[in-house]
Amino acid sequence: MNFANELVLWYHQNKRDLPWRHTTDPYVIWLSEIILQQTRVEQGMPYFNRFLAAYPNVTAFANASEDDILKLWQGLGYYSRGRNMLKTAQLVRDEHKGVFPSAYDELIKLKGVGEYTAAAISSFAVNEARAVVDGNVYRVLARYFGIDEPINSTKGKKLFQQLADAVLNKEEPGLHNQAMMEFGATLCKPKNPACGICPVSLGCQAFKTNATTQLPVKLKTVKVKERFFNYFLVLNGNEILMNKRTGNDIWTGLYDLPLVETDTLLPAHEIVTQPLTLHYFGPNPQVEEVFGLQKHILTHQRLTIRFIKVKNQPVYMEPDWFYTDLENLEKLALPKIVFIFLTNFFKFENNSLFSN
DNA sequence: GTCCAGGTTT
DNA sequence: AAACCTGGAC
Repeated sequence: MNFANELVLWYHQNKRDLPWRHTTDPYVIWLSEIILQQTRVEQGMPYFNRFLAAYPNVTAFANASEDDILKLWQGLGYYSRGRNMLKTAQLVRDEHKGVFPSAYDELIKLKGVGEYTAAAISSFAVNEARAVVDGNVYRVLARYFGIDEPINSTKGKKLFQQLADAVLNKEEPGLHNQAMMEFGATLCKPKNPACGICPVSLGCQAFKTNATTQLPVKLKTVKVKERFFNYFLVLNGNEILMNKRTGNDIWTGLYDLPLVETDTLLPAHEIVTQPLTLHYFGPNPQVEEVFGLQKHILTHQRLTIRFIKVKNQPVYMEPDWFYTDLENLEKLALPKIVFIFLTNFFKFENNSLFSN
């Protein structure tokens, strides 16, 4: 019995019962796979259920607005996934008569569907013989075959894809792919792998040479840029001044507050004298309250954020600024940190709209 | 607090 | 090759 078939046997005994494992509908599989990209099952599950309930088929999804999609996506991160899903759903509605593709060569053309996702959907939906290579598969293969080529190098990616193709069970590719990933996710884990109960430990190079903690090898990179965000909280009656984020920056398509960004950490009283602040609020911004500094970490950026409540209304409005009442604010997709701040602020103000 | 995990796009 | 987000482990 080879390595891959052992894992399929293991999978039959040990698989988790997950909702997207009960379907061969490529739309439902696509929904689950995009949500699960870069996301843990426990975090993605409630989003999957909400999306499926709201949009039971791809045409329903395609008929939603970007604001609707991003609002449901709020808190899940990597918001381009949601924006790309809408484009893909619209394309399926308009160019594929609402029939979601299930062939790898069609799937790979869709926005937000890369090699992994195309292989996953095509193998799960119609048993097309395509090997998935996700983070779990990299780890399982690197350990079992004792490969120390970095998994995030161009060479390493090719090597691992070839190896995954070579060990693929072409009779049952869907089952094989599920088994490889489930095994990596629950037994051959990044930390504290359960080698003691592993069905293939005797053939595992990393186990034999005590190298499980060293594999897989990943080139580390990531220089982190520091940014300093000063958000202005401006209320007018029962309305709040918001900004819609556009362009190529973080959180595109989401909503935040009027912003003055600086290159260095400045004390709040100096923010108020920044040229941009004066441009927005006139010569005498009336600061009512300064909220404490908060850190927010993204992949390549470390944000230091403070919120400043001002009494006067702006004398200049950016084109993407608008006032909205609290009822409508609830419908807007906000970055996590802005959502938490506003929720707490209005809860403190005893506004029932934000009291959950 | 710090570190790490996880696919696609440009 | 670099950018994109959040949450869990320690």
